[in-house]
Amino acid sequence: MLEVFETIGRAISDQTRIRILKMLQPGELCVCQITAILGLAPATVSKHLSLLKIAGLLSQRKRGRWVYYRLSTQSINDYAPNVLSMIGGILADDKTITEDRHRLERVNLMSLEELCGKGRFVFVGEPFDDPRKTVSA
Amino acid sequence: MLEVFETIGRAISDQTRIRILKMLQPGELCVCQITAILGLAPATVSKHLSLLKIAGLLSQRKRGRWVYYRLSTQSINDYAPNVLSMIGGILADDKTITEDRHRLERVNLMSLEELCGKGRFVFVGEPFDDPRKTVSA
DNA sequence: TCATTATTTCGTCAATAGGGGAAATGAAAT
DNA sequence: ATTTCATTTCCCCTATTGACGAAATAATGA
Repeated sequence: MLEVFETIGRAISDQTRIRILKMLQPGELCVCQITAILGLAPATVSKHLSLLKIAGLLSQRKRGRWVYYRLSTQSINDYAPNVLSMIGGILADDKTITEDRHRLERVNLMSLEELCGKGRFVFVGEPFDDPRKTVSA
Repeated sequence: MLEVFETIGRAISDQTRIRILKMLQPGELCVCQITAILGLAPATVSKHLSLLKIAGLLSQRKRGRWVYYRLSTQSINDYAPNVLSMIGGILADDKTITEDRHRLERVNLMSLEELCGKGRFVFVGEPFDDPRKTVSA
């Protein structure tokens, strides 16, 4: 039990993973959408998602070529619901979280084909400037 | 804000620190009492306590030669109370936590002079057997 | 069947964290 | 003032973590 709660503590002990939990609040997203919002390598994002899933905070759904993650409703452990509801009620006015929300809005306007296809999409300029643009690698 | 919450996540992402939070639920303890219950080196315990204090989960009180730590009532940040109340309500029947509580009962029967004085006190045998006995180093 | 492609796994690297011993600190008592 | 001693700080060691590129998976589409 202590180990289980420690796993949850580990899961929320990283800014990137908290950002993921917050951006999934409105609803599920596929990995490439989350990757675009975070501006990190797919491998890195996948690892974070895996940790959150192991902690019982996220659940997974495969649809076509894409894998969707969402906040887990019925969790595999007793602590996850408490943690999720707590996180759900905070950080709404944090700078990074609001920026993520704006990027999420833009992501939602794009089809998965144009977002995930032909190279990795990253928001050019604010707030992280990445050498990769919208063009393919 | 995100950094602050990350700090709290970090603080509760370690079994030892969760044990400390749980053993402080009944009331304050001095460092040597906590050290005796955990069976770890004073330097290690001090570092854990420092992290918990920085996270706003613990507060400090110096009395004589001893330093007492307690769960912080009015915290320096908004998230600590939520986290503390959550942790307060869980893990009561965890094996390690109940063992700690039994050791706490024994610690409470001893004066600080006999507990902290003459070498480091460690509970011999169950559940961790440490080469050091009650005798001095 | 074979090519495409979103995601995951693997291997590697630098940075961080937990553990403890030894020395420093600071407060009380002689 | 000096000694005592609980606690903290400093350093070192090992283990873990976060990040990435490259290779492996898996599932669709031609």
